[in-house]
Amino acid sequence: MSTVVTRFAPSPTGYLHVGGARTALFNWLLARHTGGQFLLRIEDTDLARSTEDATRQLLEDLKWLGLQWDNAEFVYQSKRVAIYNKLIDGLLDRGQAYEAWETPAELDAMREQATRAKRPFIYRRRQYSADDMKRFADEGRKSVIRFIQPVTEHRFHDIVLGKDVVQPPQESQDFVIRKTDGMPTYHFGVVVDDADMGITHVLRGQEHAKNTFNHIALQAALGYDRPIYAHLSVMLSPENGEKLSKRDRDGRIRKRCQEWMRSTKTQPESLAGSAGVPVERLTEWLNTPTQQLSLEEQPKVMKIVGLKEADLPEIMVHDFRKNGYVPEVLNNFLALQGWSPGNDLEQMTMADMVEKFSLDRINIANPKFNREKLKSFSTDYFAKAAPEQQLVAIKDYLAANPQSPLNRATDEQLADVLRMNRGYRLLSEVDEKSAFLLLPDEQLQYDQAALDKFLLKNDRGGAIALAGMRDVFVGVTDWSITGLETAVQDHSERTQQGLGKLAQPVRVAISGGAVSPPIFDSLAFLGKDKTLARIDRCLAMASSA
RNA sequence: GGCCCCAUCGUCUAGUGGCCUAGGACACCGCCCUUUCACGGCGGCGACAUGGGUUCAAAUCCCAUUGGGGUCACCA
Repeated sequence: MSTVVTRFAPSPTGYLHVGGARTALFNWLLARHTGGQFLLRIEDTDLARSTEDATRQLLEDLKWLGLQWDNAEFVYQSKRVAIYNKLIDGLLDRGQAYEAWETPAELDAMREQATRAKRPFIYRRRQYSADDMKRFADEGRKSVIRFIQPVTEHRFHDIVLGKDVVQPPQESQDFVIRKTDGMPTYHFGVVVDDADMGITHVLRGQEHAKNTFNHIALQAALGYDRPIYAHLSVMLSPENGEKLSKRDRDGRIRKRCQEWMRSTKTQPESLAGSAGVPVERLTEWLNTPTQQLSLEEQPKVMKIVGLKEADLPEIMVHDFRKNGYVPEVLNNFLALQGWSPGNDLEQMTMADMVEKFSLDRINIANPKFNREKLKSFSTDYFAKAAPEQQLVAIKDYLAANPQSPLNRATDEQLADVLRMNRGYRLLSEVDEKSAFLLLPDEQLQYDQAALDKFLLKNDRGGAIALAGMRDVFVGVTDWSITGLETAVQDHSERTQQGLGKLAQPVRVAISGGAVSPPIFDSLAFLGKDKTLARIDRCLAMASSA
């Protein structure tokens, strides 16, 4: 058998979607497993939506995942228009394609009519009278080119399904291959480029299954070989059981808003007011699941209802990076969405996956994307990762999160932070828990609930304990984890106070909240001066409260 | 709605006619560990969608029903 050549062919309209990432991964895995080639092609024939920025982001995401492509000069469809046109001229000459003149509005009307008559809309060649043609010319209409799909049965073998998929003759339809703007449609570009690039295996989502009938008809007309087709399952959202989509994030915000308004008995008007979004806009959005908040509106609303970026379901590869996942983990998890190596094996390195990958172990049922399990893979990964590996990971995380105070840390400090956080699940968790260590004292924010609970409650019992701890700290000469531990243990035994009662007020004083890495590690990291300064500031706040 | 695809614990899955009183992982529930949040340890709950066939034998094969998903663009 000749060499396997696979490809990933995204359209550059934004960051890489996890669904796309999985498709890319499967293609990459197949190529690597067989010692074949994995090629990249940019499908930028939609001039209105494709941007250079998006292409850049896409490539960055792909590189981050480690899915290196083998064609140094990857293909841009927009640069191949002349090639497509020449082939389209050939089809025209041979009577396998023709010009069609309907406007989008006319087509819509035809579709609507078909729907009303409860029959499927099938476009077949129509005759235009001389009058029609004159009118089109007067109106300055532009034509599209449609391909004549032979009215016969179309059939292809799907290697994942393990069977033939058939389209009956009556469903044949003359589809557009060149748009009015002169660009080829997806169908045409794919077929020509796959052939030119020598693609042997097409692994793509099941949403493309029906397109395949168009593609094989075109291949026949153009005299191309047919690649092997494998249609992958569709990854479903746990939110609504439908195709994983960017919209899920918006849906989560809407759901949270509704809960929030119910529990706080807030009216949409006042939510709109505090968020700074027009009332009509907000209410309309609340009542219309198909509507989405803009990127500017989202954070405003989220802030009011207490949602963080990290609380939103990750959809784009970039989201996973920002939230502190490592590419190996994402890849591992994605591979298991629709594929299994068997033998109860789950956690694998990239090399393991390359070795085990095979088409006949691909599953066809649609999996729901289970983030909890992904998170647990992440936990296991970090637990086993060497310190140097973790350091590399957190630096990558910080590059994607420039606002994190941890960016001020030296490598040694980062290593220390990682060490004291052992058992963490995501890098974002390390960030959240440890940011206070790198924050200037005056930028530290105190959480009111934590102050109430651990300092003020029970006649300021916590504040009193904290004052006692301050005295202990003043006397500590060996400001190390063990030195601090010894001193505090002593104090605890002498004063008959449990460590819990002593540690929590200190934690609040130095971190601003009730959660931090282990207390002695944190204190040792901060140093004596900062510790005392923060305790003093906290004590002052407590006494004035 | 037409067409296409699918169907094992809540979720991801192992299982390819007898090894299955169905295995693993995540989640969940107990208990333990513990200065917070986590991590960890031990134990537990939990599935072959339903109905018909085929067969000595069915989670595994066939059919129907039900349920889910996809798709019906000058977007890819």
